[in-house]
Amino acid sequence: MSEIKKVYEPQETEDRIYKFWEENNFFHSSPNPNKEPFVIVMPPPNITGRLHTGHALDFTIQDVFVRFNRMMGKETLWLPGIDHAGIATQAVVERELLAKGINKNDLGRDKFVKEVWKWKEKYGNTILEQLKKLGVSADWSRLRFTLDEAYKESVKEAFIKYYNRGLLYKGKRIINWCPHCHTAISDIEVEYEVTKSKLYYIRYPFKDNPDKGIVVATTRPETMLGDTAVAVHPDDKRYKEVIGKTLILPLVGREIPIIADEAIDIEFGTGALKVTPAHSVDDFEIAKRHNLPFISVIDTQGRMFNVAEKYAGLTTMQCREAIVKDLKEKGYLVKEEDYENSVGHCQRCHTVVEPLLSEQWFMRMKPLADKAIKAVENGDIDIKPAKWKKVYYNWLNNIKDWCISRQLWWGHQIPVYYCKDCGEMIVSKEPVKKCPHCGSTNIVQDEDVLDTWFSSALWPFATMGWPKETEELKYYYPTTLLVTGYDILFFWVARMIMAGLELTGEIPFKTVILHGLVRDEKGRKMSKSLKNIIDPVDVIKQYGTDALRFTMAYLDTSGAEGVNLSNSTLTVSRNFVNKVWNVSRFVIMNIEGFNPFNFDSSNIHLELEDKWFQSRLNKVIKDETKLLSEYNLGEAARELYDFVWKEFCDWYIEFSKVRLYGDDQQKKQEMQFLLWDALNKILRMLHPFIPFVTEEIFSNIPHKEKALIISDFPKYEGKKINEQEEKKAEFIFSIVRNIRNLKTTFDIPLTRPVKVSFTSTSDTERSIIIEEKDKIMRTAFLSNIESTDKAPTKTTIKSVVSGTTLYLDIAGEIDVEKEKKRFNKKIESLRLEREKITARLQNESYLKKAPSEVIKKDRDRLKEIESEYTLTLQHLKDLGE
RNA sequence: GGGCGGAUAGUUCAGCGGUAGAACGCUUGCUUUACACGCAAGAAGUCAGAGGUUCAAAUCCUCUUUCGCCCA
Repeated sequence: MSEIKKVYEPQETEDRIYKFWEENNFFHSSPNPNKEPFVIVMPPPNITGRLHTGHALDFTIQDVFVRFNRMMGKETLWLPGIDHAGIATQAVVERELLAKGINKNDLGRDKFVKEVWKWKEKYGNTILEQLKKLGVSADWSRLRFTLDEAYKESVKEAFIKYYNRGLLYKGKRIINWCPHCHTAISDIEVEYEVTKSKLYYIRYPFKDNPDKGIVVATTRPETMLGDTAVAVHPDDKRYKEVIGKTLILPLVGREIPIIADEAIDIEFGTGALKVTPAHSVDDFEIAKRHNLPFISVIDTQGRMFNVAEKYAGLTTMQCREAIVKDLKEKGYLVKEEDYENSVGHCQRCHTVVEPLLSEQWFMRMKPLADKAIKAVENGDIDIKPAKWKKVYYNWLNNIKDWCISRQLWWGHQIPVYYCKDCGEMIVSKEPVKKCPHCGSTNIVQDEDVLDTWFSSALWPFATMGWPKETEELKYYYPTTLLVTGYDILFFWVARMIMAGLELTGEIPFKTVILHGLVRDEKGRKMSKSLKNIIDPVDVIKQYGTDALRFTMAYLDTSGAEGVNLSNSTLTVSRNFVNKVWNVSRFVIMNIEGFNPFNFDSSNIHLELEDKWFQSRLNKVIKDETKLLSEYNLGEAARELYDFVWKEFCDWYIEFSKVRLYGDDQQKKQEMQFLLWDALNKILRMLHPFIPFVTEEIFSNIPHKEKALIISDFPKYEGKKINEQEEKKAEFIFSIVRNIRNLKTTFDIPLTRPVKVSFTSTSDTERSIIIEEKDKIMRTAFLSNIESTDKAPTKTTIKSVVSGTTLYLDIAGEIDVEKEKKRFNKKIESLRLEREKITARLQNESYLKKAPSEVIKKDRDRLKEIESEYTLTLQHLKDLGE
């Protein structure tokens, strides 16, 4: 097997292994009533998407749990899919067509949509191919798309069900309008940013006394063209007398009333608010209460209309300048001052959002939200980390109706039809040809499409065929786990819960894991301007997929807001993968020709390190099973890393060399079996994290299963736990470490063989050392280690471990002062520790209240300290004080 | 303004009631026939500050300082 390379080369392995898994259908699942299902529906990436580090984190987490549960014998389905991503996709195709000189509007709706489908066929699978590079073991045969024919049916069904239950309505409301995307967007698609602006104080004169008036303060003077009132607080003493009076709107000349409303903030500006009902949510509410007229002055392009000619057609910003200039000239502008306020931007294109009065479809959220809150409160759904529950409650408790219609062509067209003759509105799953009211055939479908999130809210069940009662829906639904970023808790998670409860009557998933964002090594968000973006495709090329995955898992913590990815952390993982590769290479080389399946392992003679290792191994198996079952990914990865490197490689493998390279053939074979068995179990535990390298190694060691991916996760064997043997082994490790330390301290090269003799106050310690002589000699590089009754006086340096004193035989003279210093240092630290423990053990309430195992631990440690202390003190005296 | 979270070794972070941990970096020494993507030894911390609860506090509670994020 010498052809196995010294350094693991992922790029030669990964594609081949992935193909092997895929061709053998290992990812496939079908309903199996004899098994417990484990189900994840994949958060569908956008068809316009390219793999970024956020995906790498999200899909790594999912894949680890999927692989773990598959190996735990669950019927594991990971259902993959992609999202049509309305605005994003339409924008991409629009731009592409425009580059070719084609305008979307010239093309017309049908042809444009066909172009988008063409684009989708060409580029829509890019991200799916990238996911395969990540090792994603999803059931690709069940790939879904949010615009599949069946999915369209589900969306229509949902719309009609909601409508019939009174949860949908069409109405004229102030909505957030993106002048760039040219569509309405929902409240949560608006991102607020603190912006430096100006606060303008404008005097609105009284009709009956034009020299006097009321001063209003506004950041948006251009909207005054649509003002229909000025409002003050009824308790505001300054304005008590003028309520009910009429003002003349400057520059416009319109008569507007002064009204009183409780909603006015007395502290803001002058306490008098100009009311623009068609361009502000708050003003809209005030206007409704006071029956004010609604005058729209900004159109869907973000330009002024329905205003005096000199302003018509200007953008809002141009108009603002013009208005301010005119107000100044006419003496209405009292003052302007610098001001900071929050300005809403479109989440997708970052254009400033314009609040407009517009007729849209809305969904009533309150009744749905109440149920969704309960589902988490009563524990039906668990959200991890738990802190997100509070955020979830907070949002749902203050929820507002959801604007679901979008002025786009790409998406689910709203299943509502209008009779152009009698105005009848028909909500229907099937296309309507004839008006049921007047019989006219002059029927048009609602032109708008639904918010993409409306359709993705149905994802956990629509992908399984809902509303049809499919076998899949019955077996796999509700799903087990959902893994996604906290940034779409409101957009997606909460809405899935609401949709699931309302439409299927069941929770869509039992557990939600919300992970953070991937950040750079300093914890900063990755952004183009900081030039700190890491491309996972590059990472895979440079470090290998397993290294990327392990990094994501290793750095995942429940408390933090994300994962800090850097070359340094990736290198650590790459080195770990290589360590696994090399220790496996060692085992493979040393079990060549050995067949564990023909070997009778029932009467195997276990030595101390075997018992220690198996005890540790089984503890780790137990921990891993628990941690992964509880979705504690980071802790699971960290424990495996430490165990494999520090215990398996550094100690067990080193000790195994005594038997492997020894003359005793029986012992050698036993060691071969034990190593094969250990590696086998370790590979299984590692596989969910680093699937490629482990599968590759697995194929190179004797095995019965067809592949590691479908093998069983190791089973915990409680009878292998042995605390005493662990302690004994730890004692040997201490002896070895002590001798190595002595060598380093006295400038003796580690590998130079020296002779060690020892005395011990403990018979147990003495016999352990004698028994484990060969291993100590090999790992501490000794020519001999033997028990003695009398301490040698010359040419030796001493060290104390527990009740044992080691004498290292060196040729030259001993530096007595150096020795004294060393012993004094040791005595000092022992004394400090002894004082601490003694104080505790003298405290009565400690003895009364602390658990017995804690007290026992203290007593054991104290005994050890006493012994080391006495011996060290004696040695110090021997040096002549 | 409301809410959530962080402050632990030089750096990035684990730990979240029972003796302060890892990685990187640093110091010293190593071709020990698995691995220099390695091995061995080591230095390095009033666990932000102040109170409190407890036999026992990085860990729980309160306040302060400070840095993030979300919502309005």
